[in-house]
Amino acid sequence: MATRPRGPAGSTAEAERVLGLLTSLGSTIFRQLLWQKASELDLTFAQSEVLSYVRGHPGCHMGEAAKAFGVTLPAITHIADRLEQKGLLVRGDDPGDRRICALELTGAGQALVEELQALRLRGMTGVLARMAGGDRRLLRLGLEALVDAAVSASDGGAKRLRGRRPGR
Amino acid sequence: MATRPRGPAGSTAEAERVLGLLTSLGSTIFRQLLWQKASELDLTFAQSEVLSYVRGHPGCHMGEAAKAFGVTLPAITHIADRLEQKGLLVRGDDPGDRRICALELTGAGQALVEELQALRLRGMTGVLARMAGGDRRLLRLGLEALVDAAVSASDGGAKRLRGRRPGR
DNA sequence: GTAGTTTATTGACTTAACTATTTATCGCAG
DNA sequence: CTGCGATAAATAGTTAAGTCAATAAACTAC
Repeated sequence: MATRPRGPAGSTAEAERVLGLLTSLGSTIFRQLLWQKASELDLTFAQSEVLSYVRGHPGCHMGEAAKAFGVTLPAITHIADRLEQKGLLVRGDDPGDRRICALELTGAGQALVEELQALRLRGMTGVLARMAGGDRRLLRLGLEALVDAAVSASDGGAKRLRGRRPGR
Repeated sequence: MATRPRGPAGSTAEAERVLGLLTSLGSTIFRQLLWQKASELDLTFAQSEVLSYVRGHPGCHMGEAAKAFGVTLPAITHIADRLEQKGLLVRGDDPGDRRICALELTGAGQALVEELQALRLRGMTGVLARMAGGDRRLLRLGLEALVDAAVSASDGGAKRLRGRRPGR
């Protein structure tokens, strides 16, 4: 099957199967691993995402974060408000452009995001431990290829739409 | 339990890698394929999820849907209100127990959820088309194993698998 | 037939998302 | 230097989704 040139019907069945699997994954891994672990630390999912992003991109702008999550700027403003209120994040100044907020984690924010990451990692390890070693390898290779394809698909699709999208 | 020894450091590194890949997937596939397609049809993500669930489980109770999504009952009540208001879903009666709402799709709801599924499938097909055939196979096998492991982990490992075919 | 449990709804509240608008700053032309 | 357009962020107002607490209704059991 894999060696023979497949018709469009084969692709569709496979797409259907993968789509179903990803949907299942959304209700298990995503909900329990990403969302629930965040709420254990009194963070919403969106807040934890922004916190993790700022950790990986110190000094980033609001607009950069908004683009990374595919949401509008006001959404990030509100999340940053709450994170700042909790003392997890600060809006620093950009010396070159005073319109810009350079987002930085506080010490507490840094500690929290590391704790969150450790919680998620423990959950993920627990799931992977239920899989055979060979399956884990298949999963990793397959996911790498999928992420590659998804990123290139969204880049290719977004290129010509950039600048004229009315939002959603 | 795993009786085959594998590197202990290998597990953690692999979990970290897979976690990172799934997070990437969340910002690409999940956001663009699942969420955005729903909003094209004037549905929120939660509404589209409930609609798809009812399609796969006609006559289901509110409580069953709530458990399937891991949310509280009032959350489902509110979503069902909006779906009913849009004429996509009806609260039927259970002849055996009048406390129970048997959720059913209307004709319009059925048509909409099928259109949504077709949109998602087209998006998924587009992404998979960018992958090599062998990678698609790895992905499918790896995901099947992961979903199995995730479901058994979230059931506490005590419960049997509910179905090999995730309802789609 | 009354007490207790299950099923769903309601109300008040929080968070997060959107659109549209406003404010502040930058870059630049005159 | 002043005014003008563009950009970055904030604000206001709305809708949706989620929580908890309280309530109503119907089934179950004693």
